[in-house]
Amino acid sequence: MALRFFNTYSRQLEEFRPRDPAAHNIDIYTCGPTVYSRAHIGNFRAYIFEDLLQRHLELRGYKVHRVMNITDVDDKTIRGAREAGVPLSKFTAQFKQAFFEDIETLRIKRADEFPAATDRHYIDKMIEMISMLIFRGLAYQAEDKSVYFRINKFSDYGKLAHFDLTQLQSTGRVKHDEYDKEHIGDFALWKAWDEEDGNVGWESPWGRGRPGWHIECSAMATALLGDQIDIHCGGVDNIFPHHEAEIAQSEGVTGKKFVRYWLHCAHLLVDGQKMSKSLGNFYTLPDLLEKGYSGREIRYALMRVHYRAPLNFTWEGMDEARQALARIDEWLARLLETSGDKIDDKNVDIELGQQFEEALDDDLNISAALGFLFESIRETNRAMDRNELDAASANTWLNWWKRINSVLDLEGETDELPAAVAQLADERERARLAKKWKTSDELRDRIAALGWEVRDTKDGQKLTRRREAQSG
RNA sequence: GGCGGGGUAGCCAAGUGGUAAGGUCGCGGUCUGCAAAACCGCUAUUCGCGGGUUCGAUUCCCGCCCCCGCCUCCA
Repeated sequence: MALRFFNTYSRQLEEFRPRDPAAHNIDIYTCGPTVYSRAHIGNFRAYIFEDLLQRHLELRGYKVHRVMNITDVDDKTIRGAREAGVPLSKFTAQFKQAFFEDIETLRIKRADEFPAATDRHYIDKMIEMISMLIFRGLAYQAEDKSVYFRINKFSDYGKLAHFDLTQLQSTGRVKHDEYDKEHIGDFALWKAWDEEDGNVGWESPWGRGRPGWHIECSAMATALLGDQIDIHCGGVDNIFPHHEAEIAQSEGVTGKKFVRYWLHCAHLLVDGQKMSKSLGNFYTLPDLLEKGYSGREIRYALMRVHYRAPLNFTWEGMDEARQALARIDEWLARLLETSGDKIDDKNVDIELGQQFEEALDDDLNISAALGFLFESIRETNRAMDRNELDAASANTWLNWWKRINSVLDLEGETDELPAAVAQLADERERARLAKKWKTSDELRDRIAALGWEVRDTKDGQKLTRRREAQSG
């Protein structure tokens, strides 16, 4: 089956045809974080979706060039820096660093570039684009000295969000400078400096100011990826106005179709509502790590639901993720044992497990893919229970796992057995040989208290690391 | 009001014009000194509601209800 994705622009599943099918090179632009505070796990749901997308495309033989921007100047970063009494760059640096720590914890592949909005190179590019938009009559400087995009001059404006501009209603979330703008929907390309900006600002043909939010993505995307890009992703809340504005700005300058496929991720909900900073109903990665969950458990929990369906965050869901991963871990450990530890990565059966990859071809249907994985786990476990799986077959399954794990990246870390646990296990071994069951059980409890589970098998004790949540 | 997404078992969730994958939880069993893991069995006569088309609808069509989001800060 061919790769296909749901394109927000057409609101349809479309077969994926990159700009340059022969070269197998794909450009992806993804909207990154605004570094005014630590990102929450709702933000990371989107980044994990993008990670899954990139990894699956790579599995399918594409070379992906991905850019993720860092918004390090806007109202919130300026306010944060002012309140903290530190320079803007110092204020944002801490959250940039936290962001990179978090994506590493979640095993999200790093983009090839992380351009920052305040980079002089991109400020120049933004000024250049705005000048061109003014030259073409698509933008104007208003009384307040800010430069706005003239949406009535761009006939496609509203096509991505499928909005009728005459129907736009103010939600009152943002204050409008209605007296300065020609149309309430005109958005800022360049914001004139005001007192609250302090020493943040850049000189421009329109006076001192700073870029509007939308223009940074147009500038960085075209600067790094060219006038046309294959895939552009983000959360559904970016569809309007952000991505709509990006189309207007980019196409207004280049005259070429900006993006071939727009992919948007649904929200992470908590108690049935969107997780967001403004509602205060959010968790950060350190919040969950403190509760005893690992990065890969969080990765699984955020990845296991199709990206276009809303995902409700619950502690029950976290525990489900933990148990599902433990099942995978046990399976892998058993396969490794059955294969006789003789890993031969040449023994790849490409027919094996096709369903997994075909499910992902279908608009990243991760639930169906995981369903197939777990069915395979049950079948191979059953075969191993009956001693019907030979070493070569076990090896083949391991190689298959290696392949799909290049997409999932869910393999467990192997924890070193602490000396204290090993000693208790030795004691227990002796107690068991003497059939001192009570002592044996007490030692099992003590080992469990140290975070390890002990199981008795035909080949003796097996010790497995077991994390316990600190209770939700 | 406009534009989207969602409603399938206790919870999460896939799916198809032919009678419901998978995960998790719970119960029973095999195994075990007891456990654990694994496996086996049970757990939705039914897919938000009401009509229609059809031999047959959870799937297609029409109408309605509920939840969530966007409508110029937002992943």
